[in-house]
Amino acid sequence: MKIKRPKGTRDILPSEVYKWQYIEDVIRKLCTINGYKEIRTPVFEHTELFERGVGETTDIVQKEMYTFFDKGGRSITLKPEGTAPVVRSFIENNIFNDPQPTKIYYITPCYRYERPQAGRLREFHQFGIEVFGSKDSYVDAEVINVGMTLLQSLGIKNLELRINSVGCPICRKEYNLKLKAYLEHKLQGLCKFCQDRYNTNPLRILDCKEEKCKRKLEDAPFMLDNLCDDCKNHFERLKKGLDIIGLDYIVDPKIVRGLDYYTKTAFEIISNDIGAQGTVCGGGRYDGLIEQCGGPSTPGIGFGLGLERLLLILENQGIPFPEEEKPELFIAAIGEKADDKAMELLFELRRLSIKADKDYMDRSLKAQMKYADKLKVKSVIIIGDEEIEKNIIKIKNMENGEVKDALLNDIDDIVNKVRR
RNA sequence: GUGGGUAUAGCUCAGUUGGUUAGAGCGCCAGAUUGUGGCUCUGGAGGCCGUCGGUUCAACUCCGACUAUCCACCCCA
Repeated sequence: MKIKRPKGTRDILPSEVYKWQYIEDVIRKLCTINGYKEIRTPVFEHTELFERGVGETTDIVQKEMYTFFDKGGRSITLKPEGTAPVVRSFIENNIFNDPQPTKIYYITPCYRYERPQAGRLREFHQFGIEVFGSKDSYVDAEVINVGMTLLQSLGIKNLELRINSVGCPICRKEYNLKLKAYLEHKLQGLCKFCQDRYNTNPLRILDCKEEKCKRKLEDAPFMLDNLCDDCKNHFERLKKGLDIIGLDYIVDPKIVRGLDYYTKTAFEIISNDIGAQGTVCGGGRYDGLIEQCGGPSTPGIGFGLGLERLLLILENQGIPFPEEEKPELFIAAIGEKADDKAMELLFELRRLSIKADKDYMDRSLKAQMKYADKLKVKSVIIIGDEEIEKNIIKIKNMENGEVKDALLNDIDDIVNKVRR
């Protein structure tokens, strides 16, 4: 039996890796401009981190984690999301003692045990940013802008930014009671999932796509209309911040995030060009998370952005990638003596940072030329017995077919003619 | 975890109502007179037709199971 890749994983092949490198490059530059530094945390953590950080009641923790015991009997989990590990590191390394706020980004693989489908894998890659230490909602606006700017600067169209506030523990508690009271006598008409949600997480009922649930909820109270003064002011200032930046947004009172730690701001960036999983970027504020993970009481906000989904949109919208870097030179040799010379010249040129290659397949000159053509090199150097006798080489310009001679030992002249 | 679709060369796919040596395009390799790519032409390599079982004189073709994959639900990046 041939060994195949595990379900829900993908190889990023040499022929397509330039796309990833391009996107990563854009991300790094964007983060630097916005004042974010990269952090790299382990791919696995103690299971407890996610249980406490992400929340025991979430789907992620309940059924989607890759958890195992290592040889020392420790319960280990492959990271299912990026925020909790960054929070752990922030606390563990006392980064809260540095000047605040702390602005961090990461690009990391994540692991969730789910049935794969369009835009959903078991191993996927997330770009995320986090800001710790400031409760100013202008920071929320900045964070949202980083996500939007990334997508827009790559040329993506038809994006929808939806924002909401999920309140704080104080006003949410009151609101939950209010919502449950509203739903109490409509419970029978809801789908069976929502009947469960009524007890576990009533907020999520608002998010249900079931028609009958939507109808029942037409005049349900929204969290957004029941915020405490603090949360309300925070949300108003967020909108002002977005207006100043010039970002269009839709206030969507039904946005609910699946992770327990969110407070106040919740947002999603949605595209219709992915398939059923429209969210390419999702995040929000989590003012209680750091304390909950054992750190000092510190506000925070961040997002996760799915890179596979990003690639999907790019492809589905037909957005071209910058061209891949090509080798510039191929050295074709005829015969053994010439091959030695080619080897010598190849490495001499590489030392001068010329992207060059030669034949290692014992091909005929014609086949070497064909191969060079496929590599899309700009020039081919040809060395044979005739050339060695005269101490020269031939340099062929692959774009116009012109052939020039150069002295074999005049490396400067060779470089000039190769580079043109 | 639930539901549906698909499974034939490296890739994208044909394959007639079950019937003899299973095809195409692309890709790969080699040639088209003597040391030169792209275009064209010719030839070649490469498939236990996903796996196992069943029906049949006969299965790539029909049936079943399994596996893989895709899509959708739940949920999320």
